[in-house]
Amino acid sequence: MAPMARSVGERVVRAGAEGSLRIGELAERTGASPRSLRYYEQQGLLRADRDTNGYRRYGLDAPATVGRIRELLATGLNTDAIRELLPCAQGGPGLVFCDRSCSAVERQMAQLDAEIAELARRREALATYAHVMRQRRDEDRALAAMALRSA
Amino acid sequence: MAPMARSVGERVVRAGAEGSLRIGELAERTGASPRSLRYYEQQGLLRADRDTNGYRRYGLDAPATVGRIRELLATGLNTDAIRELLPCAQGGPGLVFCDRSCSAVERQMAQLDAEIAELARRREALATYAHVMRQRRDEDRALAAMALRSA
DNA sequence: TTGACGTCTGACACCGGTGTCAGAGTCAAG
DNA sequence: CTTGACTCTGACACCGGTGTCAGACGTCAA
Repeated sequence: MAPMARSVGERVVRAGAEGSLRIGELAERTGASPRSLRYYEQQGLLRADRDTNGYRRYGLDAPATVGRIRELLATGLNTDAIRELLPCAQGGPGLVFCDRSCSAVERQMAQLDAEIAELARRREALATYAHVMRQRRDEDRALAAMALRSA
Repeated sequence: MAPMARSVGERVVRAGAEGSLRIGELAERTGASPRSLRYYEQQGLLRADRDTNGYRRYGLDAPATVGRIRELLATGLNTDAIRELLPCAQGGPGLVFCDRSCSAVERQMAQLDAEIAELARRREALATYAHVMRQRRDEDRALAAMALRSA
């Protein structure tokens, strides 16, 4: 096997430890692919201990954490933002973190508002185009009908 | 110079022909970079003849065409969609094209509506998170204040 | 022992318009 | 002839979560 990178703070546990999950089991419970779980770990969103054989070993709280990660991803937050606010969303280490997390969420909401406004602007611009083009189409239809009648 | 790919239907004109533009001039007039103009051509949105030396030579209608391309890009349409509806937007070859173009624009508007709805959904999901997290933050603040008073 | 399956790491692809670079050709001005 | 400004083509990078593959190792049952 290729040498395995080790993260700071992870523990190496007995293989087959009770009350813990391997990556396939966690994937099955959460609906996330193993690929995604490894990615979340790489991004610092999800902690995993290691078996003596190098396999990832997840605690029983992992499914809930993965659920939160995926909820937040589904809101359009990227992994940087999620890393910032996950400690508070988990019931984290108190005031400072929650303060920063609230700010992060509010920034993201403001950005979503801006994106919605931008899409609305695009929609209106497109509606103007549609109007012109429908007119042209209908003129062409009228011309075709006239040509048909005179023939 | 590297060998130059030739598109179908382009003409090779005298270098320095009057009433035409080289890529730098067109870029300056339209605000598009030369890189973008070459890309539009590659995507089949913009026609360019060639000088005997291989330089692109644009007709005097090119600035208007580039303007339309950039307007449509700014609405979020991709080059595939623009290729489909540009003939009609230019005052093109009649009924069939305009019919297809109208359909393309309406599809894009429907897709924009769907995207707006999706962003709104994300915003609401995020607002729920924000509510929970603000509560947690305020609880922490209250706890901190109590601890301060009792100390 | 062998085969099937799970897991490991690392790497590439995707989307799509644009920036940027490399290496080379063109051409007018000095 | 030299210099500098343009132009040519082709290629890589960007973003960011996910799919997928390759090559190797672990584990367990037949």
